[in-house]
Formats: sequence, structure tokens, C-alpha cells
Amino acid sequence: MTTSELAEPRTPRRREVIPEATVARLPLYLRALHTLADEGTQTVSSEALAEASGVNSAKLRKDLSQLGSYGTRGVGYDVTHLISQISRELGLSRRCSVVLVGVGNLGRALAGYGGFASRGLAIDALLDADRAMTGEQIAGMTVRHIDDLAQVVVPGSIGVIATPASAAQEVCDLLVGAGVTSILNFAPTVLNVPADVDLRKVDLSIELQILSFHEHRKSLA
Amino acid sequence: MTTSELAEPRTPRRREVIPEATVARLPLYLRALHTLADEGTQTVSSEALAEASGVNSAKLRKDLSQLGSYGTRGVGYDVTHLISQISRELGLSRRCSVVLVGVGNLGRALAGYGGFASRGLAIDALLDADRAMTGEQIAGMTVRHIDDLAQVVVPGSIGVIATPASAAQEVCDLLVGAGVTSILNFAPTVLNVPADVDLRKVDLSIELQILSFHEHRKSLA
DNA sequence: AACTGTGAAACCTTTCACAGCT
DNA sequence: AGCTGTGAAAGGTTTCACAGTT
Repeated sequence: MTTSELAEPRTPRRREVIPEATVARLPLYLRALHTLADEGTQTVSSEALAEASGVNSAKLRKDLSQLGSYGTRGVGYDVTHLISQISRELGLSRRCSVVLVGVGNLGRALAGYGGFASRGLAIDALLDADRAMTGEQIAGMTVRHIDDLAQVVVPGSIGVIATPASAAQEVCDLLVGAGVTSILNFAPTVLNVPADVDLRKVDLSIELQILSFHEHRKSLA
Repeated sequence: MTTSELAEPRTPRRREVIPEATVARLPLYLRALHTLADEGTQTVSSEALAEASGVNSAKLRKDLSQLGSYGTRGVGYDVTHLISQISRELGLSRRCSVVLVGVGNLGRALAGYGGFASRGLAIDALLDADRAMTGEQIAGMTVRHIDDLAQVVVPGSIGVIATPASAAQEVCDLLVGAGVTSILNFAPTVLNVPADVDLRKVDLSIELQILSFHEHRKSLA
């Protein structure tokens, strides 16, 4: 309360902390905004952007208000400006290094996935433990052996694990050892990491099982 | 209030409705339980199962209590029994039909993904719009043309979309037209479906963007 | 008139802490 | 003694509804 009175903040003040639920939706908004921008749309209302993102408009407004006041009452949001604000918030402005381990079908799918590149999250290196893969060209990159890990990791790199479950913990340990502090795990297994490492997971079969649950429920009614 | 007084329920009464957050974790517990069963473990405490599932034990106990009282105080949960209860709840007991559209890298990864088969959710049919793919053998299945959709869909089938974003809505409409009421979408686009169709989505790049956000935050501190 | 930004209410989820069973 | 099952408290998220701005 003592320091903030002299320097009146000029930039719209961002919240100290953005709710996780909001963070998880920012990529959705960003995708919809990119589509709108490609169509030449310059301004969009919360209603229209919400529709394009698959959420409801009150939620969208609340989410965006967490970042600051980037809209104009009576008008809407400027598409380009909002893209750059959300990108900055997500840390996508300064291109960030992504290292992918495991070039089976899933790894290949990820390597070729346009969604990454267009968001400043292009994969920089492909690694595999299988020497038979080494040297192969995938999506314009040469597969390197996992032993080269230390050479491709830079501070702030994100590691992506797309190996079989049986190899995932070992790969995870190697990544952590090389200094990676953010890991995305696609292998269907629980990984143990030190407390300072940020670990997220995607299990391809979980959503299918959730659908199965609902389908099952329908058949009971 | 009038009908329930005569017939005292014998089976542990399940809740009318299981919270979504709980449903989303049941697959995690199931995976951990299968691992334990494979290791020959017969009984497990909430503490141990929670650890193996990557959640905390209070949450796990609350979740399991939503299904009924399947544990024994002072002892823990019977692994085999709990597997069958959760499987039944998720509708995995009676094998359910899954139709996958799009056999690019992601589709191939999904087709070969062991996690489905071991949970009673094996994929039954592979379809693609590209006639060049038709007839190809993938994971023991023959790829069929999308025009054959009506012949492979049965009531209660789940549809999985693993096509490029540009084709997703069209494929979605075809699935709905063929009678599919549960759809899992891997394409990075918002799909429109009738209200009675259950739609879920997995966006491979969203988790990566969330990690980027946290990594970015770290670098600010 | 149109649309954002936001307190307040409603709802859902997690965590706590302990009663109750084996 | 050990561990589950669960009310109650705490925390987080969504929705409502409208004041405020262009």
C-alpha cells in the first residue's frame, strides 16, 4: 500500500495470478482468434469469440478480464491485439525450445502437428533410444540418439515424452538430469519428478473411457 | 419418498449421479489397479493406490465412496474386485464398439495404442477418405473407405476423429448421420453437434501451451 | 444501443479431520 | 491399531445480472 501510490500504473494491471481454469482455456481462444484473423476479421464480440471457441460468453469475458482490459465496451475485442496479448501471457512470443523423445507413430504425429509450429512452439529436436531411427528425417528434422540429449537441451526447454510406458520414467530422469523443468508426458504411466519440475500428462485413452461411461449411462436410462 | 420404503436395497447403493471430476479419475485408478494386479498384489490401501495413481488419498477415498463401499476398514481395497466395479461403472464390461476415422500418424498411433484394447475399448474399424489408404493393414485391421461408414457403425458405437482440422466437421456430420452419439475429436477445431450427441476433445497442443505459460512465469520470477 | 467488466450468488471440487468398522 | 467412509470447511469455478463505457 505504500509503494503503489507514487507510480500510477499505465499499463492495464494484470492480476498477480491467473486461475488455472483460465490458463487452460487461453489456447482455445488463441486458436479461434487465429482462425478469425486468417478470415480477415478485425473485431470480435465476446459472444462471437465464445461461440468460435466452444465456451460461453460470460466465462470468456471473465477469463479475458483476468489478463487486463483489452476490450472496448460497445464494440468488442481487437483480434490482432488480443492475439498478441494472449500469446505474450502464454510465453509464446519468445520462441521456446521443445525436445521430443520417442519417434513412434505418436511422436511422428506430434512432430508433424501444425498446431505447435503456428503457436511459436515448434519442436526443435527429435530423439529416440533406437539407433535404427537415428539419422532418419521426420518433418524436416533429423532424429538423434537419446545420448545427445545434453547437446539439444537449453535452459527453459520443454521435454515431451512419446515413448512406450516402459521407457518413460527413464527418459524422464534423463530429461530432468539435462536440466529440463517442464515435461509433457504422453506415456500412460505415472512419472516421478522433483518438486521443481512441472509435469503435465495427456492420456489418449482417458477421454475415450469417459465417453464410454456416458454412453453406458445413456443405455441404462 | 413413497416407493423406496418397501424394498430395502441390498446392494451397496450407488449415487444417482457421479461427479464429473470423479469420472475423469476412474480411468487413472483403473490403470494403477491393473498394474498392481499384474504384480500380483491382492489388497491395496487408499494411500498406496493414490500414490500409484498420482492423486492424494482423501480424494481417492471420496471418489471410490461415490461408487459404493467397496473397501474394508482396517484393511483396504481388494484389487480384483475394485477393477471389476470400476470397469462396470465405466461401461467397459460389455465390450463397446469404437470406429476411428483418419489413419494418418495420429490415427495409426491410436490404432496401435495398447491402452485401448486392455480396457475393453479396442478399435473395431479404421476408415479414411483417401482411397490410397483403403485396404491397407494397420494393427491387424483393414482400412476401409469412409463411404462404408454405415456398415461398421452399430448402436452405441463411439466415433474417434483423427483427421486434419479441415475435414473434421464433415466427418463429424457423417458420424452423426450414421447414428453415432459419442464422439472423441482429436482435430484442433470446434465441432458442432446436435444436443443429444456427446462430444469430447483432445487437443495435443493445449497442454504444451499450458506448460509454456508456467515456464514463462518461472522466468519472470 | 451495444457490449465489456465485474461483484455477488450458485455450484462444484478438494481437503480436513475424525467417527466408525475390522 | 489401522484404514475406510463421510460430514463439514475451505477453495475454486461458473453463471448471473447489471453498472459502466463507448
